[in-house]
Amino acid sequence: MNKQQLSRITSKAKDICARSGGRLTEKRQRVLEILLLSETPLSAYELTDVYGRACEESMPTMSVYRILKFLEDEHLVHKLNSTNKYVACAHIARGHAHEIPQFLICGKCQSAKEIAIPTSIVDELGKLVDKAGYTLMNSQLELQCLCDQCSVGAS
Amino acid sequence: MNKQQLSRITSKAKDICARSGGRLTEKRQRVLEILLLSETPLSAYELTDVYGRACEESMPTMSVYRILKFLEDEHLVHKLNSTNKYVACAHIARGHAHEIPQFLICGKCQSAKEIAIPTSIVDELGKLVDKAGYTLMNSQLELQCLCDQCSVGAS
DNA sequence: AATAAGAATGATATGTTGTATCATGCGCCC
DNA sequence: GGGCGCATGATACAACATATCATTCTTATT
Repeated sequence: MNKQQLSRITSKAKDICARSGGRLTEKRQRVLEILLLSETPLSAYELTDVYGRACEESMPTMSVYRILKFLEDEHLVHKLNSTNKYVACAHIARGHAHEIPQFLICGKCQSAKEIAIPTSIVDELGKLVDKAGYTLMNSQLELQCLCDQCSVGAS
Repeated sequence: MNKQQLSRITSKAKDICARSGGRLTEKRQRVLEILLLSETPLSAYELTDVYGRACEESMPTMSVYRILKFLEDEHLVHKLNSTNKYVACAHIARGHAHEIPQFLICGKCQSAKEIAIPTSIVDELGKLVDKAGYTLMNSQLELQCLCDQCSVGAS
């Protein structure tokens, strides 16, 4: 991702925050940028480290958690529950449809890809859930995978 | 679950362990029984508490973790990654097919139901994952739901 | 510009989940 | 019954997360 793309996304992110009455402060923006530029999802503590090195000033982890919560509430960041790490939303720039995100997580290089799962599959899951006497509330899937890069070398 | 069902399951569990060269010791069996009888998934620390109260003797949490690892390796217990809690496998008694488990987790009462997801859906997911340049390794789904009990009272 | 209200951040403490490591106990086999 | 290996205990600590009170920064209003 180049600087222009980055600034386009953060500008869009500012709009999104403004619309909901929030403010994308400089620190919040920096945290978001770190996640946007990161190859892999980061834990709150990893983010704290990266922030400290990138910004030449440290931030208490507590603040990182607060900022992550803010960014999650704005749908700019997602939390991967299976790994306790955070990723920037892949859809900030375009439309940002607030769909429920789904993730493919490579078990080897830890990369995570946010994908769209067809409504048909989600609907099928929903029906299945109904039959079991439950109601589907949130279908954020986190699928443990291998990415093609990592598959190549593996046996 | 009555005593007879419980002893049938633990007996089967003993067989399963024996076949792989392991032993379902008394402590391991007690941990498994606690999970079998629990209405909801339990964290390792909750298990430690319940064990202490139920067995009139305490167990270090470290041992609980070790025992959970053993039981997971034997496919007698599953870990819910989204909540960091553990449940007894629902299929110990019958056949115990080593399918990948899927779970419906009630966000209100925390109950978890282990269900079978049709191969067709898993296959569709697999194809989708392939298209995204990944290979599906483990399709344990944990779907956030409301159970019917909890739906009734809710608005 | 002064100021007050509220939002954002810092500082500190603590709770929860999980792993590492070395010591001890216990069962089994010869 | 002596030794070997598996199971468990004890202790320490790492990683993830929240609670709470203090301080600083923004912004609206005068």
